[in-house]
Amino acid sequence: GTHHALDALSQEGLSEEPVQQQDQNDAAGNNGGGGYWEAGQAKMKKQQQRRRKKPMVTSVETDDDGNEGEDDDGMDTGNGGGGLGMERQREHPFIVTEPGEVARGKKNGLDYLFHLYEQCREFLLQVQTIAKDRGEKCPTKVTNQVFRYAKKSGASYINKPKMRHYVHCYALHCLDEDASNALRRAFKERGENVGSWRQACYKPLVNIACRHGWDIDAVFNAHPRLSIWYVPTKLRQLCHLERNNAVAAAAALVGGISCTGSSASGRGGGG
Amino acid sequence: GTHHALDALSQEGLSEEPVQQQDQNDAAGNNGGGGYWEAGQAKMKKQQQRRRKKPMVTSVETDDDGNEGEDDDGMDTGNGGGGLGMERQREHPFIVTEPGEVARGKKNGLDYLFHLYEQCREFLLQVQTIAKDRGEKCPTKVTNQVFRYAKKSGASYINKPKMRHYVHCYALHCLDEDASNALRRAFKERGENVGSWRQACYKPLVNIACRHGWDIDAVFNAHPRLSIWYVPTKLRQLCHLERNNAVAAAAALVGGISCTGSSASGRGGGG
DNA sequence: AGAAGGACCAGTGGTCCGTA
DNA sequence: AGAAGGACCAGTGGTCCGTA
Repeated sequence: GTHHALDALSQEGLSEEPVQQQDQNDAAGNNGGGGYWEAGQAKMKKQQQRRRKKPMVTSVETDDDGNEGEDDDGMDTGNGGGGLGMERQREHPFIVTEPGEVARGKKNGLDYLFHLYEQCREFLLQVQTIAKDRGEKCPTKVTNQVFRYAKKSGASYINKPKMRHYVHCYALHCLDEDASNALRRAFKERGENVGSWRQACYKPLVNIACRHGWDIDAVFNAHPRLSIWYVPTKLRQLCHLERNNAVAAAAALVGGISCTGSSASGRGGGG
Repeated sequence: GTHHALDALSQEGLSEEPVQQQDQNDAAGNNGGGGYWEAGQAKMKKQQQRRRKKPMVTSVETDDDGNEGEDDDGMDTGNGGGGLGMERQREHPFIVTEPGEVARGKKNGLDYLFHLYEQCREFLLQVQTIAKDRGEKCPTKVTNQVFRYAKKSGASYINKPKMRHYVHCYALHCLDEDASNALRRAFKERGENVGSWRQACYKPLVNIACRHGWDIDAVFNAHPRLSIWYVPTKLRQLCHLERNNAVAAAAALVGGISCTGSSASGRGGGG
């Protein structure tokens, strides 16, 4: 297509270039610029740089340097093409990949998805350090402030809707990596899309919650890398529904509560 | 004054009446209706009931029962006079009282102030119970939701600006009751007003923070009744400033850091 | 002047839906 | 159709300032 030329140039083009934009040491983790993915596999060193996109100033705003909006043209030096008439850029969509597998074509894999969560954590840690140093209140979760900081730090490929969308998938990865890996392999083999893999991540999490007295907040909070993420509404609701089911089933059977299905015995000493 | 007649009627009048509005057992703590103050001292059993005040409907709203606004007249049965033309009611202002002392006249004492914080805690506990039961996210702090719940439960004398205003006073009361009591006695004796007593509560808290490595959040969180309150901005700022002073002084003296003034030694082993 | 609190405001958590 | 994310929205934390 004609109007995707710049897209191809800035993304596919970049994806084949050797790393040359960023200091390797710095990139690895500190500023979250995606160093991990540039360092490793060939196909991976790509698209999280450049995604400039004009700020779309809605009213008179002042940026951190005290400049007013409506400039930015001419600022886009170097690769990827200047801002004028540049197409809206997006991240490549995710596909279901096995652990360690590199997504081919204009796709991103699930290792990369999970890596974004680690990057967010690093951004949070930085925000916390700054807040403590200034004596300001210190976020314990990945908040809007952290997303803003990530963007400001150049990680424009990180955004709130995306991260919130896949939180529970990352949760499963944290809490039961084997189960997570098995699920990925199964869904890849079946040729399922990302959406159905994502849906399938809920159930094993509900089972984990069951084993912890249905307290999904406690499950999240007990894990150091997961505790910084808000429990997704839908996961919370599923746990609640399943608890009610289990309680009802237990009452009906005058038996225990299982953590593998939605009824039968196991917990509560089988009165 | 003529237009304070209803005020006097509903407040002073009520303050002398025997309890007759509320179930005693229920009032004591469960619904937060001020049972403690009605049960105890004579002058205390007063003004936290009635403060009806028409809702001042700003647009078409629907309440919990599905009714639209602009009724409420005729609902005000019993004491205090009907809603029509009723003056805006406020709580009596606080005065500095000693521990155990009852405020006289149209005043409230500091024991009553601190009791309001305990009531808020009870309302929070109820909100938490409801949230857990419903599988909704569960507040850990006294949030807007809790204030709304308190109001809905009839505790119209509890409001956010007031509670936030005196949080640090309550904090001192929790963390060092002896120091808090001494301060109250001193300020009462000197005839200071509530504002200056309130100001004076900051300093001992800053010293406590100092003894805990200037982490005022940790100090709040370590105390079960205090942990549910947000650290007030000004207290946080004072701790930060004083830490900076202490660090600067320590650097200058190549000595330790004190917790009793704003310089000199004590912490850090006096190199 | 001193104080209580309605009401406002900037920035939040949450996610929909116009976009690609 | 499947998916990424700008942008909106209801309700938050915070507290000012018109009120008594």
